Amino acid sequence: MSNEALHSVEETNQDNSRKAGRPRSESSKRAILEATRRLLTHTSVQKLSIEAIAKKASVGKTTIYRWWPNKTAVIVDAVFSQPAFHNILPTPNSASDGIRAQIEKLGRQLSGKNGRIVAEILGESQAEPDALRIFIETFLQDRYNSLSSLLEAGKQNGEFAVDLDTETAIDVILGPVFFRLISGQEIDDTSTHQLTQLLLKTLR
Amino acid sequence: MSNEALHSVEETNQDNSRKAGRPRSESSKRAILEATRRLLTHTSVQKLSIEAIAKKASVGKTTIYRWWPNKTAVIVDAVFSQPAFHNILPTPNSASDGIRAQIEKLGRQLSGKNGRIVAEILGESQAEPDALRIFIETFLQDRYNSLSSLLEAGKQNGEFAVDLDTETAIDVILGPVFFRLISGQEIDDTSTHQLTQLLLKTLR
Amino acid sequence: MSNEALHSVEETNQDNSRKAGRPRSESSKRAILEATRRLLTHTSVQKLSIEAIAKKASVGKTTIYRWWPNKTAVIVDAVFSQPAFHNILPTPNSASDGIRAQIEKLGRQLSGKNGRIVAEILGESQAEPDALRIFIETFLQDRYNSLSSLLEAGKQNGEFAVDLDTETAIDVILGPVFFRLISGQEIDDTSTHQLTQLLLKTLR
Amino acid sequence: MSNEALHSVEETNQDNSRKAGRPRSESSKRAILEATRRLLTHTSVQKLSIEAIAKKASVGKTTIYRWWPNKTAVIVDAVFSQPAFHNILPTPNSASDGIRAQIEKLGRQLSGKNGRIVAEILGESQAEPDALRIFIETFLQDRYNSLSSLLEAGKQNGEFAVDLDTETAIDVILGPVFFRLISGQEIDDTSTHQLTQLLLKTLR
DNA sequence: GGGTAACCGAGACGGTACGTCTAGTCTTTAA
DNA sequence: TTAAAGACTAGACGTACCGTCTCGGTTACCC
Repeated sequence: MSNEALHSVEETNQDNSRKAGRPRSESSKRAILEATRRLLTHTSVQKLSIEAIAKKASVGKTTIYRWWPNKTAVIVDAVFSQPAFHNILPTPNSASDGIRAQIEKLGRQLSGKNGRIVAEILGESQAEPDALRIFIETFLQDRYNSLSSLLEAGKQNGEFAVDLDTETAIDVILGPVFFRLISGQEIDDTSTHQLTQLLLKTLR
Repeated sequence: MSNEALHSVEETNQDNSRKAGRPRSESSKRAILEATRRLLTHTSVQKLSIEAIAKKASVGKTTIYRWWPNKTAVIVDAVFSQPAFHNILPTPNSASDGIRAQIEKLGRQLSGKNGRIVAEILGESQAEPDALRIFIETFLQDRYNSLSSLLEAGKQNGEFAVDLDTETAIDVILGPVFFRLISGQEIDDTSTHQLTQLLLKTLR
Repeated sequence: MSNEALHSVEETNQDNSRKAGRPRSESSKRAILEATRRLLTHTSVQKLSIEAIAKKASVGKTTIYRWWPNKTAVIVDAVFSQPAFHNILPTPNSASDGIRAQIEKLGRQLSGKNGRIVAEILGESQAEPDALRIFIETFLQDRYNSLSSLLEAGKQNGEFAVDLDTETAIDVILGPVFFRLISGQEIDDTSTHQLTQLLLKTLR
Repeated sequence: MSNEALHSVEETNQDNSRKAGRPRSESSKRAILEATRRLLTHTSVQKLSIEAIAKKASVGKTTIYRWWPNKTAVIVDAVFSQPAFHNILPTPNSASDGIRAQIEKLGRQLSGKNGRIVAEILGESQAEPDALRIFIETFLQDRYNSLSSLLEAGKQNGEFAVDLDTETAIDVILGPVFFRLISGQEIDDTSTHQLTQLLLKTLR
């Protein structure tokens, strides 16, 4: 899934009809996202200002407002378009293995500096439904869908209990990781490992 | 535990020596907390401003800053001092029962309007370590400690596996509820019930 | 004198050699001037924007900038090309009559809505020498020259004092009218009449 | 007349009851007016921005907006509070002398750099009735009243015609000077002298 | 009648300034 | 000493225009 595509206005170049007017500057777009990423290494999501991004990217504020509805959208775009956040995993040997891999990958993505940024994005989104929607579509949906498939497969091949409620199971898998994230607890290999241990026992 | 006491500077009037000068106005304090609660019914935590509180409470901004370090502290104080957020539960028949009660109570507290406010406070806290600390001390610690006791008791009396890691178990219990909260999913009796069903099976 | 000709770039069709390329669109030109006039009935000169004109006239901004150097030039063009601002007067019986007619005509032109617009143009011109030059060439020069001729004629035929300084006299004739205009005093028949009364006595 | 007093909010310290709250900072006020004067030596009235004043004066924009309704008000305050613009003249020997002195003083005040600034203020005021009112009250009214008194005195002692219309006469006296100002003509001793010559003849 | 040149509309671009808002601090009088 | 009132510096917000630019397309001429 291409994260970048989701919420910045995207011309579906299916139709070869070019619109009138000067076309969008790709270099400006890149400069904005790059500036955002750089600023995020020194500043929190909430303290990051559109003005600072515009200045750093040598871009007019209007150019940012033209293509993104709000600050959070820019940041989500900038952060989740990075390869580190792509959700690509090898085909697993079993449903359990798949889920284990999924949790471990998520744990690694949400550890350290990057985790802090995601937490701040998620925090910022709590007061802005639009931002939350963007966050979900861009980041969460993918993990959710993967887990859903794995759980269904596991139920079918006997790895997991047949009467397992998929939605609840996903909450139980993703919940603890995000809970550690937002409650300021460390997310490391140890905690992730212990979590998978306990969870896989549960699902059976 | 008296939430209100934790972080607003509180004179322990144990010593009957009255300090010189005008004493702290209890009516101002009440007015501030009440104004905050009222404003929160119409405004999100992030959009609520100290200025608005001061105006509504007919109080100088300085008075607020004198007694609370920041906006989040005021809000935490105002919200969690309400009886609905107190964590008082009857002594349970068993560890499992206690955990079930704990989850169900939390689910009720985090549903609806109140849940939204807690989510916004938690969101706001992601960028401010001080605020997060206050939130944890005032709201989370209590639940954490209760669960910890229950789990230990359960492990001792054979209800739960002896090798159960308490910290991980707490993450698995609280995580899903908070995950539903911050990801915008409904928290209702059904979801809470299904969660307890799955969890209690796990812990054994 | 055709006002419109003065400052919008005008090909002196002396040479009948037509240049290559698409010729200037007369319909766009008309649309721009008409839109400007219409907008001026609702908006002040200073608040009128090139963008608004372009939008109203369904014209690209570039087209305006191609043919006029700045906003004031467009407005001067739009306003003073109207017949009401042409300076055509019947041949007078005497120099005094000519001057009286000139003042009265000017008074009528600078009264009411039109007067307000001229005042705003003149105001806008105070900070832009180019705009002032255009205003003078398009509107003022004509009146100045007419008065100059009349005064010289009057001095020759004995109506006015021979030692009358023409430049000063013109200042004394035009000054009061413009002073009333820019100081927000009404310009009506009464005030104009009283002015001519006083002035014609002066010049003798 | 103290120009400065007219339109910046002024506490009439008649009543010795001081209001609660931090009082207006006189040093900020001085810094704002001084910064405005300095900036005006390099920039035109129209290009001068509130932001530039605030920056130069090390003052919050809000402080400016709190005490002056708009840019023009600040500038009028800054410019006309200077001693050079005070309208203090020695008691004249005659009405004619008084008028001559008045015109010559005005001529000197409106010549050179200062004249340019006044012209720009007057220009700016053409689109803003409030600004025009302030300009009149602060600068024009005084001259108007002086001339009015002188003319009435002159009519009574026989220097001027009894049937002279005072309002019209003032227009004829002030008009030419302002006309030269706004039409970009030099105002110097020669032109002022020739004007008085002609005018004083008229009024008789 | 194809090439070329200047025009056209549309609209994105980097910028500047606006006037408003809030933060957190400071300074006064009143209690 | 604390309270209320409210002014202070600072700086971000989102909007409006500026004057320039870059497109695809149009409309004349000239060879």
